[in-house]
Amino acid sequence: MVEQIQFEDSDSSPKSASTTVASSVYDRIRLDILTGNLRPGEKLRSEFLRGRYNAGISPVREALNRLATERLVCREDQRGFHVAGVSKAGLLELTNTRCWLEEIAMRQSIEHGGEAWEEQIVLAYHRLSRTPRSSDETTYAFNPKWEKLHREFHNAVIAACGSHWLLGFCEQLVDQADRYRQLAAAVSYPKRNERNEHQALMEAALDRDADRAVEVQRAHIRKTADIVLDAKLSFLPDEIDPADPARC
Amino acid sequence: MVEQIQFEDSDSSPKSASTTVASSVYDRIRLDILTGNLRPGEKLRSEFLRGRYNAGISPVREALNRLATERLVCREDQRGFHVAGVSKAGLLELTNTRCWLEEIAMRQSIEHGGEAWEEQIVLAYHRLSRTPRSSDETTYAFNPKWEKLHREFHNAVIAACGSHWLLGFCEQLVDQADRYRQLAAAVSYPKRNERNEHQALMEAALDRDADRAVEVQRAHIRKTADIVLDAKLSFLPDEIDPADPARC
DNA sequence: AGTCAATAAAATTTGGAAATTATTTAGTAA
DNA sequence: TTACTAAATAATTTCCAAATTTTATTGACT
Repeated sequence: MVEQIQFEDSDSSPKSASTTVASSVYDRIRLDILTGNLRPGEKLRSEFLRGRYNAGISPVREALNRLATERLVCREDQRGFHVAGVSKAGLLELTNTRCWLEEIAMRQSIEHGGEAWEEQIVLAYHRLSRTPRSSDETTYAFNPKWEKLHREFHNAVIAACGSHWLLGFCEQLVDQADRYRQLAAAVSYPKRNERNEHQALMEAALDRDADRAVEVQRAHIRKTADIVLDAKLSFLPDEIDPADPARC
Repeated sequence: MVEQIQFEDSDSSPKSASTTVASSVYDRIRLDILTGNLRPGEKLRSEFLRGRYNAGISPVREALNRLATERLVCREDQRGFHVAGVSKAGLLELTNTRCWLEEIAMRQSIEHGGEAWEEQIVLAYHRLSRTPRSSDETTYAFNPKWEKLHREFHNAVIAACGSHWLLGFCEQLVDQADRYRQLAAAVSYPKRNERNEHQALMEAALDRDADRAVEVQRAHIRKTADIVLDAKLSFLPDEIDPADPARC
């Protein structure tokens, strides 16, 4: 009897497991956009992406279609795809929307969360607090592990809000905000003490003090936006030209 | 000199104009899901869709990928696509989320809307009020014109909220809610007087009475949900099985 | 120079065949 | 019967070349 091994990954990193090429390419383009590796407004030609991610045109296009629906990418029929543009006005609109939605999510979550919810917050905070913000000791370098745990922490806090829709929307907005954050981080490594902010958020949530939690959350979101604006990024326009194909 | 006609549509209806096949298929699948023509939970095989919409596999898959991101369709890697399932629990979650988001949008819109905003509401209401709810006189039949104007009216009211994000989320939720509404309408033609509700909403908005507008809006949304639940649809389960591929 | 039309080049989009994966069916042994 | 394996079938996914469309270039004319 011959044992057949269904799947063997020759790589050490489990980068794509057993999913499709389209999903793998989706993940990688998304990451490249979030880290600023693919810059805002950049044209995304099929051939370029095909080479860069070593895949056929079909999965690349499927990935782009998904990203366009999430507004990380702009699509114009017969004119292809662009990385979504950024602007100061866009950042402010995004920030306001985040404050509105996260406030609802926070209040609902604090109202309905149970013991399991509390424990997940504590756990997520613990993991996050033991992970360095940057991969590098001296200068800033994107740390995927911190990014993942950071998301998981914030998600844990609002997880009990009772709406998959709301959680999905918040996640989509976090994607967008993360992009701005990375653009600024690449220029000026923020010396901000994020751990204290996260601790304050956790404590307010566990105390079931909705007003305080909302206030901490709001300040957290706004500070992120302020850091980006203070970085005075040369490539961040006040607004995006209405005719720009990178405008969604 | 020979004049070349760039594009001539042999049809009388401008169904797809000069956009791509993928976008056309997207529109048509979306409409079929919203009207219940493609039923909740139904498997969406490429070959079936290819024949039904008379297109190649590539554009069909692109359309499905877009719809999956909007959660009108569920995708599972290597296992294809399903029309998203429906349930009573799902409807309640959807309804709550709509109430939360539309409340914010309404308050912001009433606070920031100008004259142009007011005029668009009046115009949209006028158009809507002169259009019949059903294509047919006696029984219910989907009326695309009414549906379009209905959306435009509700959208006009919250259009000045100042956030494209929020408007997009509300639209996505309206898509979902419309689907439930059509499922119920096919069974029991609601005798509801929607025109009065819309008039009350318009007046509250023009009076800049945010609290009243929010209350009218909330009642409008909840009534839609109640009608669906009261229809006692045989195919509407309490919840969707966690293992169901139609669960997103 | 500037505008316009014709042409050439480049890019997007699409259809279908080939490769991969999942599912069903049939067969075998406990 | 039930559990398990293997083969057959069906479906999804992917690659790629052909068709379409957009964009850039060239040249004629005012």
